[in-house]
Amino acid sequence: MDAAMIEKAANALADKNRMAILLKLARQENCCCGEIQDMICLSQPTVSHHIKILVDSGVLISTKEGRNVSLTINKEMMKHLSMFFLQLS
Amino acid sequence: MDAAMIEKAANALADKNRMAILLKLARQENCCCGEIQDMICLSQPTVSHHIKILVDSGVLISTKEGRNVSLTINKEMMKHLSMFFLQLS
DNA sequence: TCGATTTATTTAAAAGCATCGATATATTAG
DNA sequence: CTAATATATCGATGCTTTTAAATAAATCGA
Repeated sequence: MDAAMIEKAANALADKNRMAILLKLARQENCCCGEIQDMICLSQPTVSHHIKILVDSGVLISTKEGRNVSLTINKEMMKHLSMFFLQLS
Repeated sequence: MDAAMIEKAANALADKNRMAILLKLARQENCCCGEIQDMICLSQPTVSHHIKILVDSGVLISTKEGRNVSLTINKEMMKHLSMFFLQLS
């Protein structure tokens, strides 16, 4: 886990809406994009854009299920992030 | 430690130059702004700006020492960040 | 006091990002 | 096949961030 990956994950979480998506998935292990959109007061393309950033950064994992996309937190990434900050504390 | 504080810290680390500053302070416990500037290929005002973001977010602690400003990592913040991600893993 | 050093602030330009409407693609139901 | 549903992509717009030059403020040494 190098600093560039941490930086990219940090960037993904440096937004109130993306943080809200992460926290929703913390409460509810599996969500599809539609459920996330129902929670956030943003247009569908904007939600899709935020989800893409979270997935591309490795914070979330997406798996296509029929016409839905299922999203989960990437727990490995959470472990890496936790370790990174632990080492600085 | 609420999500807004995590988000703010994440924002502070979502930049390659600011990440480099954090990593320098991880290697060298105390730096003044000038030492950081010597390391980064940016103008003095830009470095000052990045340091301000890091301090305002709580990632770094600054203490004035004569004409210098001494910077250190805020280890309490690092612990909070570590715990936050641990709980998501 | 005066000049040098260190850091901060102001201002402005350029680059990047969030957002949405329109549209495209993919999948399922009928 | 067609219509409906779910998600992604494109293009444009306004807002924010990064950056640097100029300048200011604070502190120190001589």
